[in-house]
Amino acid sequence: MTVVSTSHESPSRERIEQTILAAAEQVFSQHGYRGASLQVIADRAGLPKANILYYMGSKQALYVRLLNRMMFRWNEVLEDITPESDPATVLSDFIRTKMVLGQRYPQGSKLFAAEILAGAPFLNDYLAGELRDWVASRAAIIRQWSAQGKMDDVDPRWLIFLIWSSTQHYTEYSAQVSGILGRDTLSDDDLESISAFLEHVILKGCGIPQPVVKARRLEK
Amino acid sequence: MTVVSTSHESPSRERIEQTILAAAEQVFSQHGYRGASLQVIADRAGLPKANILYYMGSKQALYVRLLNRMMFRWNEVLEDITPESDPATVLSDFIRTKMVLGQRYPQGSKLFAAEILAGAPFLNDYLAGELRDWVASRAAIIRQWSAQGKMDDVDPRWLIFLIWSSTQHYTEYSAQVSGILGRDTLSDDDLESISAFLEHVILKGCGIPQPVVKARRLEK
DNA sequence: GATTGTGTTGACCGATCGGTCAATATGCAC
DNA sequence: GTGCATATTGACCGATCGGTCAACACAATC
Repeated sequence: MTVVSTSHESPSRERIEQTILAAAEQVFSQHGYRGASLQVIADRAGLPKANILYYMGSKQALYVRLLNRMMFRWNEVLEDITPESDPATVLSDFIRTKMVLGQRYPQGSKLFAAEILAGAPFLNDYLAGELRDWVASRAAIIRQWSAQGKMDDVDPRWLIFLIWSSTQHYTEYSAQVSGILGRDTLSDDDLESISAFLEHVILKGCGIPQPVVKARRLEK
Repeated sequence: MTVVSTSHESPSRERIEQTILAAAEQVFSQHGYRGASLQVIADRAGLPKANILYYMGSKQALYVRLLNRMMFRWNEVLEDITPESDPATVLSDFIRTKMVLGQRYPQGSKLFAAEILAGAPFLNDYLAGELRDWVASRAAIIRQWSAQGKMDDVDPRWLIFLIWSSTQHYTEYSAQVSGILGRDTLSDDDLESISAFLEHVILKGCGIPQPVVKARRLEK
């Protein structure tokens, strides 16, 4: 019996691919799909351009691979939500997890933003399929919370969009935020302050009593 | 006495320039500065490429002109704010004006977003200068509101960012919003519903009593 | 009718785009 | 050493990039 492990990847290949992906994520996130060039990506990765094509096949394949990787990273968000859950805990976790993810994957978040700005040519199916179902199922549970009197009767879709937008702002608009605050990066104290603010305003604004635990630490 | 009106612009020239600006705004907003091409802009404007250069000088000049036009459009926002103002009225106006502007100038808003995503290479001075002062002055007034007990003691900068991000989301992420909601555009009812939601959550979240007037109409 | 200022535009420039390919190098099994 | 698969990379392809320019159209002035 012959071993068919064609997918056995040497550790060096794996390392090179990660190098390319990191460089590409940076360039695509700044200039979008059209504005990015393989030459710039290759230079940043310290490899000849032909080498990028050898490992990634094409510009489009590289781009799609980065998009998929970012979608996968967001999978952990808002997974353990049930009609019996405590809205304060769940939404607070939602807000803080989103903030942390934005800080952990700033390039990936910006890549996603650029793709949406361009009209989501590569993500249309995902948005109208998986993500739509994801939102619908969470919205249904939040509506049950409202029906149970756990919170105000707000449209759960707008609430989800509110948390998305307000948290993502600090990664995707980092250039604006930095320019206005006058620093290059947000400190841990800033992030904790922002998270606490969003938690306060959104929970209170939805008529949800604040959770008992407060001022949790943000893990980078 | 000789008339020196060199700046007299024929009506046809004005019309052509507006056509070019509209086409360029669309292309730049989708693909960013680097990703946009003069040929595509020219095709969309129905003019030969050389004609674009004749009227606009260069790609960069055209881009900067679009940015400036958009900055100017945002000038009307949050202008009549004083320590004696009613927070509910002012913030409510802020939210709704931002929503209306986003709907009125979707391409311009996306253009701005793309510029920030790219690291604000053309707007860094504006952000760290004018806009920074703008935020600082508004923040100072909001802090006075808090000191007067008109609202909770929240960080005014985070509050301003919250209103910016949550309103802009519906224009810049329109592709995502449409994909999830399953429609191509937001209806007037949607916009009123979203505005009312943001008004409710943000004002209540900041400890501000809701204004008496409710369910105002959104003017397109 | 000649002159002049304002537009218009096809042709062209060097540079860069994404992508291909052949020549070469490298590592490993036998 | 021989053979073979896997990498590596400079050179090159046609297409497109931003920008220039000269030829030309056209209306107004003298």
